[in-house]
Amino acid sequence: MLMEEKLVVKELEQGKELANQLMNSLNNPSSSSKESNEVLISEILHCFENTISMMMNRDKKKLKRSHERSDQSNKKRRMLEKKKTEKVNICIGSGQEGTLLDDGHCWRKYGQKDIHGSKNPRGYYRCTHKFTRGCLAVKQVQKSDTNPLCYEVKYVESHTCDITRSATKHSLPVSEEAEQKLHDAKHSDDTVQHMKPEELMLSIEDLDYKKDIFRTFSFSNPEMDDDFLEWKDLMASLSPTTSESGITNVRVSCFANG
DNA sequence: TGGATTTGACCGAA
DNA sequence: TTCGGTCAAATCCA
Repeated sequence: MLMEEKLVVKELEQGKELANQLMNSLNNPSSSSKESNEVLISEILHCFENTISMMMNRDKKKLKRSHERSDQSNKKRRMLEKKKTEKVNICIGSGQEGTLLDDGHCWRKYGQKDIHGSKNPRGYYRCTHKFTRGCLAVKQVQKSDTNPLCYEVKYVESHTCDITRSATKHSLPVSEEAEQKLHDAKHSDDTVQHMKPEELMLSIEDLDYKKDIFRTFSFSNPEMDDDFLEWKDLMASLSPTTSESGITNVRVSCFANG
């Protein structure tokens, strides 16, 4: 099964789980509120939207790939094709660009370059465990010229270290939880809602890593609003300069573009 | 003080 | 020769 297909299955499973929660809530009206049911319905609809977007994007990529084969003049692309790469776009809703792109792995910045024809420099990151575990994972992060809230991220090679941030000394489980809560609060984010589906992408690795977190959080939690406010306070207190401090409004679920 | 980031230099591909 | 990618010394920061 392809990674994209796995994502679709995951999304559908999530929708099924949410539907079950909604059914339980409806069977026990005394233990649930109208608001929590609305949240569940909203999440279920979002699961379907994501699934449709994934399938649509998959078809687009097939067309794109066939077109790329005939374009022999693109040196840049040819260089990247030498390695196993995966390109994703990530959009954020606030300006804390330094905190985004936390995909659960530990990255260390090793360079930055001004790219010819691009307004914004490209940052080069390698896995923290490159030398200790020989992990060859590398990613390139560049702010989109057209949309300052969007970042183009290229993943080159995949992690072989099998170590996520939660397993390191910089473990920030609270941040991950907060990140997930942000995911839950996505419908309140007007900025992201206005983005095109193509812009709302996240890496497959990222979703694989988050799947457990996603399932452990209860959407019907009546205290969600309070938690979300706490989370916002937490994010506001995080340093924007560290790559491991969590993600801002990367709420989007999504599909890989690789 | 050790780890992370910055940034100019260097290298290879086209 | 140009440009993208990487290296490594300098610097920053908790």
